[in-house]
Amino acid sequence: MRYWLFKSEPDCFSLSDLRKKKRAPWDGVRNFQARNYLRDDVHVGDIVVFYHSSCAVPGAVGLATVTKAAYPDATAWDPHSEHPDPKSTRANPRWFVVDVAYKQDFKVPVPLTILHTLPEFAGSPLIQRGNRLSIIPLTASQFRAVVREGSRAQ
DNA sequence: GCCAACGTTGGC
DNA sequence: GCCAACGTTGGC
Repeated sequence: MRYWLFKSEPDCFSLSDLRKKKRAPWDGVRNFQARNYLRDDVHVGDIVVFYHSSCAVPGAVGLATVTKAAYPDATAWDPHSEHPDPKSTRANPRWFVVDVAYKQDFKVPVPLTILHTLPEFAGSPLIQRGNRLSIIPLTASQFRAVVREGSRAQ
């Protein structure tokens, strides 16, 4: 069982959207390194830290679990989707999704500014300048640190 | 295989 | 909205 951090723009798909839907495919990933993680290393039962990017306070906001391993991303060959890719076909899919289920909101969000201060995250791509990776593996200690910060009294 | 141009990401 | 940094594309 592994831990992951998945980034999403809340204007596009937020943790509260997932809470309402209970379960959803994590689609639209169009980066090869993130795709490789999704396709090869994300397994049923893995735990996902849900991260909001490109918003007022970027940071980790809660947890989800992986409920289905990788299968082709149908939005890639749908010309009307948000992220069509003519190079991906049913016969030879280029992009993949996993299904995730809502688990919980943190008691308090953990802003990126706090993540920067946690010694556990030294060296994580998450806090690297210019980092664009949207699927990031977390160590157990990184996961524990985020949960600890998200469990603080307000 | 190189690398410039381009489009996108994401924090601020 | 700005802009630095990045990944991908495509010409050569």
